[in-house]
Amino acid sequence: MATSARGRIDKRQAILDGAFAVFARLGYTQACVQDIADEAGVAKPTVYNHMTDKATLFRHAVEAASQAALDARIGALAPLADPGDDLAGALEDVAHALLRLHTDERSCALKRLLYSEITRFPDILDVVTGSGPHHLTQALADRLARLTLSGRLRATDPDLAAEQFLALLLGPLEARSRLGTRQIGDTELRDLARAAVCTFLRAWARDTP
Amino acid sequence: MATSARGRIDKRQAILDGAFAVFARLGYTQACVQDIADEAGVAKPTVYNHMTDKATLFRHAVEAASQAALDARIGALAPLADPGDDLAGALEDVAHALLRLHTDERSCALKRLLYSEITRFPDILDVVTGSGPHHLTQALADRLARLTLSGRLRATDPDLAAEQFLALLLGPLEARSRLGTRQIGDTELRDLARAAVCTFLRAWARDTP
DNA sequence: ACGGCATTGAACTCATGAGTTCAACGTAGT
DNA sequence: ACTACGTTGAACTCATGAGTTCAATGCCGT
Repeated sequence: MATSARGRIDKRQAILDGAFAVFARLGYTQACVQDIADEAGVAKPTVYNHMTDKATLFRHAVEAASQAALDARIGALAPLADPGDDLAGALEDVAHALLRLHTDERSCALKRLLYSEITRFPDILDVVTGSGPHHLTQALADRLARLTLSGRLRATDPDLAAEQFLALLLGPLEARSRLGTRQIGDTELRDLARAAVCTFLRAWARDTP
Repeated sequence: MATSARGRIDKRQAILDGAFAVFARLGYTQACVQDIADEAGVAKPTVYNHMTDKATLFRHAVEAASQAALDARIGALAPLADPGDDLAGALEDVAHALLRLHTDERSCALKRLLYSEITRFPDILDVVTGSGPHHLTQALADRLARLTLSGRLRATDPDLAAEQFLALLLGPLEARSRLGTRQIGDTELRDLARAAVCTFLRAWARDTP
């Protein structure tokens, strides 16, 4: 029974993975369940054996993908816990990591899916638990608050600081990546990270007394 | 014949308007040509009399809508031509105007359409002539270059300044408007404009000698 | 009054895809 | 060996929507 249950679980996971891959490639309406079944290496009735609907299949696939993306992004903030004496360097590394995470294939596809199906699935943003920058902003604000307390940043609202840091960092991506269509080279990402951190620190570093 | 041609033109315009309205409401695949014909107050064969395809209908509708949006946004930069002695005030007014233009119903719907159909119509960004922030960035960079020459801003790359100004201003919109789903109150927009301009000037105002 | 042209509504063809059914199959537990 | 259950492929139903056809109806210039 262990292997049988394991077998079921594996199929379920394969279905979710295949579903996200196909949805990401074709969008919700264009993707047909048969494609998803093929991608998952499974028969169509098996898909309906695990998920009642194409709609719930979509929900679960998107939920899993965005949870993974959010975890990775929050994980990338780790270096800010103990930035050493090179604050600018630590910020740049984090910024660069965030840029890479925001420009990879899956993230871009996920963003496209969210934008295009947000009207058909108005609740999908809740399912994603505010995985749009929201929870990331909170996590970053926590880190920046520590930096404020230790006198490295100006003593004003860390929530605003986090929001503006992410805006400076991610805002330019939309135009540069052509809405996520074009991949951006790593050196260009480095430059973007440097420019964002430079401007951020110019505005938010502790005033020299 | 003048009125007859006028009549045709009116129908064509009505079709384009109706098409954008329905596409904005339902998305490309969900929108059916009969809906568009009804919205435009026209029969279905009339639609095909003006546009060969549902696809070209979509292209033309989106092109018209985004050209209008771009014109309005560039027009909103006008106060920067002669900002008087209150630079922060002028920037704030422009920022507020841009925020209103970026959060209205049509703009949000347009952005959703671009994101969702960019894979089906990869050329649509060219049709839109880079109407994603790109041309707006250029126009703003021109204004900021003038301000740099007159000594109001730091003497560094005005293109970067424009990109970061727009990032600071528009970046927070994504999370706050829930991908364009929720309307943002005018006082919140004022606050966003003020915060963006404040941080921008802190980083980009001419260094006090 | 007449002829040309766009428009109209209704009915039609055709393709696509969601979701179901079912008989045959494989495999694990007893 | 026997049973129970998930899986499989194929065939099926049913709804939807793109694009077309056509006869009938205006409307405009001459």
